[in-house]
Amino acid sequence: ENIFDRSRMAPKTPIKNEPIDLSKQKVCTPERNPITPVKIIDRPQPDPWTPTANLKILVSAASPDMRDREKKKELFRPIENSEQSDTPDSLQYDIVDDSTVDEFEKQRPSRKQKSLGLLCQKFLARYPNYPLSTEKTTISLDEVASVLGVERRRIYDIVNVLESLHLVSRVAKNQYCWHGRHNLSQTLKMLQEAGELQYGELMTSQHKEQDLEYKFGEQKRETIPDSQDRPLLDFSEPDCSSASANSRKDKSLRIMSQKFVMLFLVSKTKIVTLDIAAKILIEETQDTVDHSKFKTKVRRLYDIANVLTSLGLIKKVHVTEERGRKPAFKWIGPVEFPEKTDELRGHSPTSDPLPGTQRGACVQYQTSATGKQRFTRHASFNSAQPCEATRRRVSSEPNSPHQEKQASIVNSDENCSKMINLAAVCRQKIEEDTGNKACDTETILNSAKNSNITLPLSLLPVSGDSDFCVNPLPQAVFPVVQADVPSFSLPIGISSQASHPSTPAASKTENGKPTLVPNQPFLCFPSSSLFMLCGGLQENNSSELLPTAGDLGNGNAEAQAAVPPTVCQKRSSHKCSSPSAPVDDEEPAPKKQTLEHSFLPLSFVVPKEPSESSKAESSPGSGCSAAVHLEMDRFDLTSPAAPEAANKESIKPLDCQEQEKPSENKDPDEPPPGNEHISKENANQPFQPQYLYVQPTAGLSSFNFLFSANQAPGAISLAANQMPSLSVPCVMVPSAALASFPVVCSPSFTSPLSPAPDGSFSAAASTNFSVSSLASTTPVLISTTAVVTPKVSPAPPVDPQQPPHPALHLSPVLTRSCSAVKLDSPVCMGHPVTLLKLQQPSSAPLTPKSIRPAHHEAFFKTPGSLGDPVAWKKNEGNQTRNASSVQRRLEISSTSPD
DNA sequence: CACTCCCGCCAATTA
DNA sequence: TAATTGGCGGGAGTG
Repeated sequence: ENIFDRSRMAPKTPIKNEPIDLSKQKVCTPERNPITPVKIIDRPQPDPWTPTANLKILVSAASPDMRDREKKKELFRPIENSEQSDTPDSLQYDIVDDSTVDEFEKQRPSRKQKSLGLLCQKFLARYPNYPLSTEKTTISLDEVASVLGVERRRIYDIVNVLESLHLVSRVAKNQYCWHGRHNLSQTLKMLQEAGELQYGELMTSQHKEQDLEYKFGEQKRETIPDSQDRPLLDFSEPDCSSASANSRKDKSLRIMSQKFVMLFLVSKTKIVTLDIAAKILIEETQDTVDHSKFKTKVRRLYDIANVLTSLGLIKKVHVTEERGRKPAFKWIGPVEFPEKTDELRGHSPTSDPLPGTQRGACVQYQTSATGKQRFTRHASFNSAQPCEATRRRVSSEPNSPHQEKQASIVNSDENCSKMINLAAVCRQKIEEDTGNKACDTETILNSAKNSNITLPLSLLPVSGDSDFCVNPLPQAVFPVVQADVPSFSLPIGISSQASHPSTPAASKTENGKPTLVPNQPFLCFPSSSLFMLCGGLQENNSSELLPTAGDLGNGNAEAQAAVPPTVCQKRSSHKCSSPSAPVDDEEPAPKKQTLEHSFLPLSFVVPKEPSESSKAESSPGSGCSAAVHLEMDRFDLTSPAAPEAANKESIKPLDCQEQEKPSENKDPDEPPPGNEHISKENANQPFQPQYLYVQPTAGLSSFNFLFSANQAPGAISLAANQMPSLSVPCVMVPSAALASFPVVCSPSFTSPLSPAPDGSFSAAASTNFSVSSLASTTPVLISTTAVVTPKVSPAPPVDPQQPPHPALHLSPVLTRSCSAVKLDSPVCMGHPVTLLKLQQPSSAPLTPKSIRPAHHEAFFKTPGSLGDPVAWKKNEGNQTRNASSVQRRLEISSTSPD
């Protein structure tokens, strides 16, 4: 990532390798020449010999293979050169690290060194992410190929994918124009819209969604068959629109790339397994899909995925399903697209700092619907046929040998059929498994379930989270665990913290889960608004708190597992089943506590009313957390660019908080940044939950945030201090209300959540809350809208890390959080707060600060996001979504309680 | 052995 | 017709 940044930042372009340059120059210069210049020439010249080159040569001599092709040699050289000379950068660096390659080995470039992903990074390093509008950067394929030392064919692979995202455009033969990421958000937005149309519809209505999912699931399962049906669609090839043709182009890597991206954008979980993607993308649809075809598709997807990974839009993860692990990719790019991506850089106020963005996010959904065609040529997606098409594909694939895929899908199906069932299943699993994985997976599932509805795509289980974490990237850090537990939204962050096993996990875990909770964590909100607490990290810290809570919290790491499990297990079923978490409601206290413990993470408190405020969303308290996340997301969106976020994340894997911080937002309040780390570090320590407290006044009219930094406390202090343990990282208070509200955070709450919380947490918290402000419901948590589902999404961790993009939609976040919350405590259920609303509505002005929140959100989101996302999408699909989802949740919540 | 995915043949397109 | 694009899938590298 660093590298990327660098490259971006840096000089615009090229430059790069000296040696290369030389050679290039020739080529390069041609900028205009449309024609290709000469590959030949280039090749021949291998001039730039570097020391390494010599080695290589020797090596090559040694190996016949090498010898054979001069080309290769040449290629290599360049590469090497580039590596060495150039930027050794990170890219290589990274690579190197990974492989550890090294020097020696250079000789024979390992396969990794020749990977498309690496190649793509090198390619991207040559151009500025955000080139000045004025200058047009032309790309000569030949030049690039020679510089990078690869065959042109490979460059096509990269360029085609980049072209699908409009990062480049073809101007002439051998000539491409580099646009950079300026339009990336727009492109993604369009894709999202298109994706919703095609795939999304499914989601649109819940029912539909379910159905769709259902279908998907079936399809997947079946695999097979025929495909029969298929009526659907074809959208697959939009372009084709013309369809006609189709010829080759239809199958084009470009289209596949766009569709692949769409799947991510539509997916609630933001995770797409290769097999599912392959099935869906098999345009043909026809069933046929032979196995071979499937394999081919997968190969292509790997190619695309490598490029997207280099762009920082997705990352490799593994989804654990019943069957086992499946390779999958998680979207880490921006989820929402404000109008412009640029935001990152600077939005002008106009854009609305936060609100706007956030809002934008929210809005997006709506918008999405509208747009479509943007894609232009390549993009042409068929809008039509969305659902069906998807299904077909799925079905079509049928053959699918890979049942696994199906399996995952299956889950989804189930979900579709009934989330509840799924939930139940999950729970069961969870319980059974209790084990970590299980938990994770389940969680994921749950989330998925929840989300399921939304998209089939989302199918992927979260479980992978851990895997996610795995990612080399920073993300890995936290997320991992947490992710799993989406439910815990908070946890996520926490979990990450937790992850530190070292931490007192024990303490957290079991101990006193409750303890902490009780004490601290509270938030009082005045009316309306919601608060979010994120705590993540701290859990560890919380340990203190924890004792009660601590257990949980700390445990996080383990916790995460634990948590989920706990939560999941216990509640999971409950939760899972309905997003609403009614279950929780049922047993409020105890369960909650328990759950909470498990959770750990964050809790949100929402005022009772909030929902109202929130409006539709509000409904379910569950949403609270989710809501928060959402907000966060929004913020994220606003400010950060995905990439950035990513970076940040990477950098700090920390928790959400950290992430948040990075984000701009952090309002002043955020002081904590450091804290965050600390918190983590401290895990044990009491903590500091990072909080941000945003004063209402501050501008965020709508929100108040507390961030981990303990500091927040001030405001919050009440609780916070007490809460010490709380991990709550953040509290967000949306709505205007906030202003009015005092927020109280209890640090603990996270912890509380998790563990035992209930009592402690929930109880305490809830109580507090309830008492304090919320009385109404108890519920501590509020979820915003969607939250509903949220429940669980495990993903969280990831998100956090990646805050940037992760952003899922609010929904996801919310959901998660919500879910988490809900899960945790019944309390949550209580009100659904809608974060979103808060923000939006009240918000008057969001300030930049809000942005931060976003980060926070991200955190939260992550966890929850998975599940939610779907919901969101759905929602999005229709504006209704808000309402609907919200409503649902509300209903659920209400019901559930019932 | 499964997962990745490099490599490059060769067909479709384009100039 | 030659060159450019790019689908495709064998099979090798990696773990």
